[in-house]
Amino acid sequence: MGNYSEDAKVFKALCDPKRLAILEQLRSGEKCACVLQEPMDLTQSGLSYHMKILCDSGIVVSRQEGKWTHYRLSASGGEWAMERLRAILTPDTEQDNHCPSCGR
Amino acid sequence: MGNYSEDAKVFKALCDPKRLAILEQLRSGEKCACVLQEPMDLTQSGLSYHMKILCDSGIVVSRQEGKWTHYRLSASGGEWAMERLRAILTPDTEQDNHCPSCGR
DNA sequence: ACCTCACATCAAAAGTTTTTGATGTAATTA
DNA sequence: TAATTACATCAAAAACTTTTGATGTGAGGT
Repeated sequence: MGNYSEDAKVFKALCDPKRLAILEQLRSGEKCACVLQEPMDLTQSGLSYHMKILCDSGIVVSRQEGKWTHYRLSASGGEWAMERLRAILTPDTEQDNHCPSCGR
Repeated sequence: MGNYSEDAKVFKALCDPKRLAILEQLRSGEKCACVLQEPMDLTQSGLSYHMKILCDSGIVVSRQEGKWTHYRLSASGGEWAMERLRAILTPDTEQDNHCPSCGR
């Protein structure tokens, strides 16, 4: 059995309703931390905590501009997450209940 | 902002390494609880706990046969999870930093 | 009818994540 | 240079998840 902790890290980033609401905000483009925080029921340090989890998972990237931090969705991070999900949930037809000699 | 708790439920099912290892076992076809438990570091009630989370999320379905419970990946549950992930991680180009009149 | 097997459920304990409020830091602004 | 702004980090508390061991349930077997 493989290294599921790396996959678990990506899905962990996705399994909190507040982080999903942050991702929803980022779908419409790059936002700085203060803009992301405003509509949410989160303190400043609470937002920072969630942004770190999103960035560590690879699905969000950040960019500094002066004293602002801007966050945006990572296209490659998203593609990787989708590929991992597909791999995990797709049956492995190679060995799926078939007789090894006749294939039925 | 929408109902992220339903989406969070699916990703919560995916964010535990033991549940990912269970899903890996199910990729090769339907298995009963005792078969799933054997290669894993899990008690009987521990496996039962995780199977309930996987079934509640919709990505696994169960089938009773006498005293055995058989589990398998749900094709429709998996497709729904992939579609939700795609929706969450795909930028919304409709309102993505473009001028509403000229589109640039 | 009684026993066993396969699993579900429960409650308490252990472990983990999230929130909170305080403090730290680096980049502006006055 | 001092104050302020925009965040990150930290430690403790609160909330949640997972594990554990005991008990419950329903299907077979004897």
